[in-house]
Order: sequence, then C-alpha cells, then structure tokens
Amino acid sequence: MTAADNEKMKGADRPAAETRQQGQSLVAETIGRITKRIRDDELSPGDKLMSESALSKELGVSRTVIREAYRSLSAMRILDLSAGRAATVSKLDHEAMSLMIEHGIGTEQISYNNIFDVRRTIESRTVMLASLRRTDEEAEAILHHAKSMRSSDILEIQEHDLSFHLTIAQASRNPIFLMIVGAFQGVSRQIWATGWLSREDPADREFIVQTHIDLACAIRDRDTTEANRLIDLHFENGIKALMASGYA
Amino acid sequence: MTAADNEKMKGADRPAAETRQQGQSLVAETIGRITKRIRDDELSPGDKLMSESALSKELGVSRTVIREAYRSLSAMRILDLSAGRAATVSKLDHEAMSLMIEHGIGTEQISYNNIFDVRRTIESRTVMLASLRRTDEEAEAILHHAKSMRSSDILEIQEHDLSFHLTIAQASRNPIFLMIVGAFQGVSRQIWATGWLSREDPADREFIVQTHIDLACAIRDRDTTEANRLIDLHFENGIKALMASGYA
DNA sequence: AGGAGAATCCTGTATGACAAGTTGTGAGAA
DNA sequence: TTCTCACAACTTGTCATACAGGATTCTCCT
Repeated sequence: MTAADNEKMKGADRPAAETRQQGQSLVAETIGRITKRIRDDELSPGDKLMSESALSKELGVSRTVIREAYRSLSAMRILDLSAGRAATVSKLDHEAMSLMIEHGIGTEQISYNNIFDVRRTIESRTVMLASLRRTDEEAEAILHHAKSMRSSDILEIQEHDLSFHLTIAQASRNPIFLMIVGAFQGVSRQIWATGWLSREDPADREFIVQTHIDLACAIRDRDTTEANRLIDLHFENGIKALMASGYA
Repeated sequence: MTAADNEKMKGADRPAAETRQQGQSLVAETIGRITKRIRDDELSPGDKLMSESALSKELGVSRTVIREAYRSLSAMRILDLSAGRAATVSKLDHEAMSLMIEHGIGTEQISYNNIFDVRRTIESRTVMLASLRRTDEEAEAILHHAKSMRSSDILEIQEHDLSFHLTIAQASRNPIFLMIVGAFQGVSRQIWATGWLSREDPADREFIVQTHIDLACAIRDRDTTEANRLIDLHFENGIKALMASGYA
C-alpha cells in the first residue's frame, strides 16, 4: 500500500488530519492545503507561492502531486502558472467559468434560453448599479462602444456590443457580476451573428443601436429609471430575435 | 527543443495546428483538444472518455500531459475522475465555482456585500420562476425546509435555510441559477451564524422563519406577486443583519 | 448456470532525467 | 562608480518508467 507506507514513513512531516477527508486523493488533499495556506498567509493577487520542489518536500508528497494540484488551481484561475516562474496568486477572472458554461452548452445541460434569462436578470441590476457608480471614463467607454455599433463590419458591431455590456458590468463595481457577464461572452460570440442577421429590416438594427446609445446616455446621466426601462426594452427585443433565429 | 523535436518526430500523428495557439503549453493545447472532442462526439454526462494511455498514444503526448489535462478538467468539474475507472463527462455542478468564489473572498477581491447583492438579484428571479415552474415535490420540499427552521439547533436552522434557497433555485429550472446559488453556499455557511445571532430578539427570528414559510406557500400557490414581495422583504431584512453584524 | 478467484486494465503516486524559460550575479566595459 | 551582458543557478514543462491498488472481465470450478 503506497499511501499507507508513506503515512508510516513520513507521518511526522505530514499533518494529514488537518485537512484530509476519508477517501480523498492526495491531490485533492493537497489542493485544500494550498488554498488554506493562501488564505492563512493572506496572500494577494500577484504574490508568489513556493516552488514545486520546495512545497513537495514540505508537504511530504512527490512533485507529481504538487504539479497536479497547481494545475488544478490554475484551471480554476486561482493560480497563474508559467514556465520558469513561480506560481502566483491569480486575479479574479472569467475564463474558468466560461469553460464551464461552454461545457454546459455543449452537453445540452444549459440552453441558450437559460443564458439569456440569467443575462437579463443580472444586467437589469448592473445597469442600475452602473448608473450610480460608473466613473466618467466608464461612462465614456460605454457610450463609445454603443456609437461604434454603427458600423458595416458585423464582427466589429458584435465586439462593441459585447464590450458595451461588459463595461457596464465592470461599472457596477461588483466583480461577481463582471465574472458572470464575462463568462457568457464566449458563448454569445457563437450565436451573436445569427441573432443580428435575423433582424433583416435596417430599421430594426437601427433601433437596437439607438437603444444601446440611449442606454449609454442614461448611465452617463445617472438616470437609473430610464436605464432600467431601456435594458428591459433591449432584452424584450432580444427575446424576439432569439425566437426568430430558432434558439428558443 | 523538446517541442520541436516532438513536432518533427510525430508531426503526422499530431495535427497541432488545429487548436494550438502560439505560446500555449502542451497541457493547455491538450485541454482544448479534449473539450473539442467532447463537443464533436456529442458526449453526455456519464459518458466515458478514453483511458489516459490510449489518449496519450493517440495525441502523441506523454501520459503526464494527459493526466494534467484531465486533472484540470476535473477541477472545473467538466470531467469526473476516480481511481481505476475511466474518466467520465461530468454533470453540471457548483463545486468549482464555489472554490473560485471562496478564493475571491479570501483574497479580498470579493466582499460579502457583493455576494449579497448577487444573491438578491438572482433570487428575486428564481422565486418568480419557481412559482411558475415548481413541481409538487419541490413545493413540498421548500415548505418542509421553511418549517424545519423552527428548530433549536442553530446548525439545523442554517442547513434548512440554505436548502430552502437551493431548492427554490432548482425549481427555477435554470441550471445556471442553481449553480450560482449553490456556489454561494460554502461562503454563506461561514457567516450564517453571525447573521442569525445578530438577531437577538426572538420575535425577529420568528419573523424570518415566518417569512420563509409564507414564501414557500406563495411558491406552492403559484402566487408570483406575493413571492416577489416576500423575497424582497427577506433581503431587506438581510441587509440590516449584514450591517448589524459588521460585514457591510 | 452461478459464483469465487485470477488475469488484466486503469488510475494514483513516486522517481529520475533533461530541455527550456527566468532570475540573479558578477565580471568586465564605459 | 555604474551600466551591461553573459553566465550560473533555479524553476517549470515534458517525458519515461515503475509499481501499488481499485475496477472490470474472464475463466474455471462447483
């Protein structure tokens, strides 16, 4: 028994009872120990962790285990890894959640409708908060993205649309909203064009762009009521497009 | 150069250009290939993947790389790993997001206030959806959890409170809401008692429990208006407790 | 036919090795 | 003295190999 042998030989160096739960693998246990250490040492984003070999000696496990633990934490964007450099504590980021959502879509556990509903719920709140908390720079950026949607390049329209919503989420000053809205961007990119092209009438498209611009102005003017009205309008319109394009 | 050597020797077996991006590590590339395969093969939760050695041969990388890729996907709860058995596609689950949120709290990138606001925003929607979509079993379970909060055991009250909200999220029939609400449970557990104990007057506590029961009944009776009113009441009350206990 | 046990496959962990990237140092140049 | 650059030391990325123990399958005996 490898595990038992190890326990016997290095028991003293390895206070397993601290975090270990029955049936957990060494890697799972090690992940717990590392995150506990990050909390206990009050590390902040950018702070360095021990090298793999040092930690491996200290915890009394092989470098393999440390590596897999580090990799796991890196997958969840809790650590940043890069060749030759020490692992660092990571800034909050939506990449991991993006992958989870995309997996949910790919395996049909999540529908586009689900995402649309979450976006609507959350963005109703972010526009309100953004109206109250936005900086001048953010207000300007939001308006810029809205105006830039008057373009002939579909891809450019799309990216400004996405950035528009993301910047609003950022202006809400709540990193969780930002993370969630960001997590949906990848999936949105996959269907955005379909939605846009389903609006065949140029007037419809113009209406959408104008709604974005008006919303940007409402946020700039700190008019929460108007901002709320407009975001509802925007998503009401979005529902139609979603149905027209067959995703709902 | 290991990578180049490899490219030269096994180039034919390894269509790297397909998913590889400049500067990406082999593991990152492999993760992309695996998720792509899950999508392309339209695998569903529970379906098995190739063994590590088989995949390692097929992709022309070492088992180490495959293992680290599998581990990463397992950390994001995209795969399930367990000793001796093949990796399987995982059901959507909130564990990974839980860890991310806890990390955010631990590194002070997220505040309890942030979580409270997200919960309030989302649960305003879930109670509405739950009123419309709940099954009879769910309505019963929600009411049961609410009633069980009339207990003298604090831990029991807490767990029923958490389950109450989680079951409502489940009844909303939107797995993303369920995931987000679930992700907050771990953090909530860390501060729940403080909030409860800040309500010193027994009448305050009774009020909370009664609100939960009334809400459960509103959901059971499909009374969306009343459900909305009550969840707002609940979170209004929660704000006070959050401030009283010094978390806000 | 059915069940116990063996053979086999697979994962979990350890070890050692080396390439490639990063960082710090110190010698030499300006 | 200070700046620069090359080199040394360290760190991560990947590979190969080994083996213990869990899971599954197959076989053989009853």
